[in-house]
Amino acid sequence: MNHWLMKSEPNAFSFDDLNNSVEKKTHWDGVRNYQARNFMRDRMKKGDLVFFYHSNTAEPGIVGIANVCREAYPDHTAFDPNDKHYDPKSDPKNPRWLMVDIRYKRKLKNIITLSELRKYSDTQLKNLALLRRGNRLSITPISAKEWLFILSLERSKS
DNA sequence: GCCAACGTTGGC
DNA sequence: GCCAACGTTGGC
Repeated sequence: MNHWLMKSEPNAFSFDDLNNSVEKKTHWDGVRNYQARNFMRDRMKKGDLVFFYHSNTAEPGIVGIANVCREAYPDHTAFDPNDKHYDPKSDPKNPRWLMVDIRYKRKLKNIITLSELRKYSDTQLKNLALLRRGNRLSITPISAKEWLFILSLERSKS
């Protein structure tokens, strides 16, 4: 099983929005980056665990846990000229963009902020993709060790 | 294939 | 709102 971190701007779609969604799940549409798409296409499996990260907000950080409940399939918003993420180069017969479905699992007891994660950027989290300079990928892999370490921060907040 | 211009991301 | 970092586009 793989682990992931997925970013969302809470103004657009927050973890609470996921919790309030029908069946507590959503399709992760709008990814228009090849590296992120390839992660979904090649490596994201049903049951994979996901840290849900709030970006572009006053206190960026990990707020909850979700899991992948449907593996990659065509992102239909790429075919819709009225959609913000419309891409005329995505042919419905050979879709360029894909999405997965994720389902709400649980909210963390406290947000694990970006600044808290940064405290370990030279030690336990030195390979965390999220912390790499200039990282903008909306979907990044997390190793099993990193996952467990980050989870251990949930209760140890001083 | 190079690279300047441009648009987007996202922390601050 | 600012701006650094990055991916994409398109002229050549």
